[in-house]
Amino acid sequence: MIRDAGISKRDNVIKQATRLFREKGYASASMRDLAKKLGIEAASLYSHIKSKEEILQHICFEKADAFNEKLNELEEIKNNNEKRLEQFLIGHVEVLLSDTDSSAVFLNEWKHLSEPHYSRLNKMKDEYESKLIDIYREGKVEGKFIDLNEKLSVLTMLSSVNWVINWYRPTGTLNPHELAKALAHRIIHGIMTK
Amino acid sequence: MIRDAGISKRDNVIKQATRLFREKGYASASMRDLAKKLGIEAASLYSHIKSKEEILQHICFEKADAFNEKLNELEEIKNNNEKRLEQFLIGHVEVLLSDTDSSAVFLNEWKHLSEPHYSRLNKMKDEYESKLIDIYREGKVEGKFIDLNEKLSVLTMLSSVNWVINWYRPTGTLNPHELAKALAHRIIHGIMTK
DNA sequence: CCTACCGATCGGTAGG
DNA sequence: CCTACCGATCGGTAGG
Repeated sequence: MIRDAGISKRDNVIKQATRLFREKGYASASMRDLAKKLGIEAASLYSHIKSKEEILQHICFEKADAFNEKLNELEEIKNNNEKRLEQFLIGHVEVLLSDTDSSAVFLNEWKHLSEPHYSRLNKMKDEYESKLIDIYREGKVEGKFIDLNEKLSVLTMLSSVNWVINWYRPTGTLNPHELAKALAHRIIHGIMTK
Repeated sequence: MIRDAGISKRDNVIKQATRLFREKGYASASMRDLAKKLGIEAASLYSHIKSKEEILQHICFEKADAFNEKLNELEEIKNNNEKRLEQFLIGHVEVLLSDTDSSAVFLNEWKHLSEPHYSRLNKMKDEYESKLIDIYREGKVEGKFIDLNEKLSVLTMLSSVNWVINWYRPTGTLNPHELAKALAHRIIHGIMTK
């Protein structure tokens, strides 16, 4: 049985499910696959969890909560929306990198949630993105950012940073915070030397 | 029966399948769903196509070919890698926008291909990205681009532009070429006014 | 956590 | 393009 020390059986089921959902996709991952990973029979899973979708719900809402918490930790910076944007992006990347498996499932599999969970998460995502859109809009008013549709700009930025989960390895030379800073700088200032 | 004028029955099956795969994901989309969309019985699909995966293969390789063709149309520009990068990104976005349904399936569902198709497409993707990586590397040598890992830079750029398929609507004010230009400019020069 | 099993649904075939 | 159907697999339950 694959089992990490210090976490409950239920937590371990969820952890292995997260890896499996990431690898095969939620719809293609079967409860029998998951059971095999854990060295038990499929039926035995149901003493730890209520359903396959309950696992997906747990992963998605835990991650959504983590993004919101990071948001609340941001210091209020007045009249410097470049700095505010940078701080936001850095926090976002830090949450992404804290667990790339759950981040990947959150980003790619959440559409498989049933109602009312789907709509609830959709609303949470909208509210999160709105915070970033506000920053961009205020930065434009401030004369800092170029004139682009705020929503499209912000979502393009997010899709750019979200991609980091596909190549980040904890063994690399940059730690998550340094990497987050480098990514945010590149989005804001582009890639030209001058 | 939903049927566009001027295309064969097989083409129509593939077209509706593309929309369905995009909406529900390849694994979650059933052949019975597809048949219902077309107003026929599931068994009747098999007089037009050999298997569900054959449809996915068709979508993915047709799209991969389109990206490669656009690549071959690029004019050779010497000693101006900023321009070369811009041209590459513009062409890429134009192919994406030529059919956002097939682009979405290509980008998100290709991992469901079986061997040897999976490996073949993977190789095509690698070769395509290598062309872009070369441009970035040469731009660095030229002193134009800032010093970043070429592969990571390029893949972050692509994930940023790939996201355009999620919000582009043909009814908008910008045509595909204009939109592609605006996106490429933003990636290269960032969002700051000065 | 197991054995035994359920109804539903899957991709696909035979034969017309 | 249909009816009729197949074996495989799915998520999940009963009862211990």
